[in-house]
Amino acid sequence: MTSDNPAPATAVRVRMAPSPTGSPHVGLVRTALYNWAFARHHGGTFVFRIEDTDAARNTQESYDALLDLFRWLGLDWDEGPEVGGAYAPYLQSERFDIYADVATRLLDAGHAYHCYCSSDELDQRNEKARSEGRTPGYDGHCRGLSDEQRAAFEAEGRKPVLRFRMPDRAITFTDLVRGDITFQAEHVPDYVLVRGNGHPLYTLVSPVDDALMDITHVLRGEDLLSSTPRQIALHAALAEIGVGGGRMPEFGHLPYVMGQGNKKLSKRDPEANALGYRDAGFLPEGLLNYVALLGWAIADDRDVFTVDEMVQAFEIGRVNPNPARFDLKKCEAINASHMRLLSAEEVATRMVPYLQAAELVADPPTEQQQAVLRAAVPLVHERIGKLTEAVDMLGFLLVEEPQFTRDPGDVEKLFDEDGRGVVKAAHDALASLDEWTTEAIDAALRQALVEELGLKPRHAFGPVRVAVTGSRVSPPLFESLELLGRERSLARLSSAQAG
RNA sequence: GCCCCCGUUGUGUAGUGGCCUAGCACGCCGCCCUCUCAAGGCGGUAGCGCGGGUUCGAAUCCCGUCGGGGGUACCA
Repeated sequence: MTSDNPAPATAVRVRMAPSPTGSPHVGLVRTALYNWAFARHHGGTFVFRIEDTDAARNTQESYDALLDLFRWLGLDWDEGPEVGGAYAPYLQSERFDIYADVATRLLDAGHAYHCYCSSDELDQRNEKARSEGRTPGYDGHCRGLSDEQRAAFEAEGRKPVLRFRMPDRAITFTDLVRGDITFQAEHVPDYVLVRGNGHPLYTLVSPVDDALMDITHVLRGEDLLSSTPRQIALHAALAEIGVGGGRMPEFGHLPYVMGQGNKKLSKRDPEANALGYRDAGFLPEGLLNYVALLGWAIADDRDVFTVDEMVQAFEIGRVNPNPARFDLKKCEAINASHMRLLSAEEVATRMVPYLQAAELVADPPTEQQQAVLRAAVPLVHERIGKLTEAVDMLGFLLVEEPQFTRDPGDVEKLFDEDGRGVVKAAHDALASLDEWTTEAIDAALRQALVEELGLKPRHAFGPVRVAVTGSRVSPPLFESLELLGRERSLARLSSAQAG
């Protein structure tokens, strides 16, 4: 290789370009992650652009949720809202002047034309084409209007749309995940760029911004696959009139994320809501890892990995083109694996907001609460798969009431099992203990319940567990008693006997 | 209808002509460990949509077919 090629023209620039409507979807997370990982893998630039041209559907909450989501996930953007960048602005609603200018230039150059057909007329002609067995789609009716004809339509008060003039040739492109794809010219008709009311459409705005922002790779959902030939033609036209750097981006269409059955995960499906996973106690690294698996594998014998490992290994060409079902069970399993990968201190830190939401811990946590967490988290660390489970697992340690009941059914069961006597024996054995340590508690309880009462361990400790932790499921019992402390432990054992 | 995409166990995938009597993970079932629940260990369950070719040999290549999805908007 010679060195006469100093500045690689191949600097990767990718973008994610969501619309701020509704709550962000997990499919968006997957798309964003692949874009991000692709950019990071190639040392490129990750652009965050907001496609908010549809004023009627955009909401501020949705916009906030988007930023919130990507921050939580750690998908940092190099250019975009709040960080700015050389290609600003990044909100399309602030770029209308640009689109208007490009539209005019496209019209002047003959790449687009005014179309006066009403939607009724279009529908009728499409219907006719269909019934005659011809391919429907815009028939080019207004392609060659004379000035007189246009004037006549204008005189009727018709407001024209701006329509792109598709070249009369087949368009082939190499999809990064699917390989070569060809569309014949007759299957991609002229399409609308600007509405009759002057509003630019996605069809114009997205390619224009991609061109202007020097986007090199467009990685998006497969729903946009069939609009790609139109965009390629537009890009070529834009290059011709000098809009953008003139470089044709490469396209890669990612498979859908499906819900149960063969249905696309719908926006209304609770499982689709990306921020719902944060609220449900998932770790960002867990969600990211799981979602990465929906169409990509890091190795044939491994599926738990960090984002850094993903960045290292990610190749767009290795993405699987077929749609993947979102499996909550597997997502939870992956998340649990990441939980175990974290240090106990880290888990403790991350639990705090969830414990605060449940009003078990102050904001900020008191020193005593921090001490409890430091001691207790190692006991539950590998017992929980989601941070929210900390609330159930550790609540009994963070609450003062002598009678703490997490699950009334379990408490009831305690007495059905005639556990009252067991609890009393446990109380008495513990009351006379000199030393309040796990080992001493263990020994005393075994002596009193297993040896003297002749109970099976599981029957002996069950009632004690329920009396002290308020549930049949808890961290290890003896450790729990030690952490709870002598006073509170005995109080709970007493009040459990009282019923 | 037409165009485009997709098709490996229940789910996600590995597999790019012989290493495949199809590997891994989740799930599910059973066992071990065990004070509960987990974690961990061991074992089991189940798959190349179908039919033709090509080839000594096909999950892998070709053709057909069936099924699913998307598009066919002055939505994105």
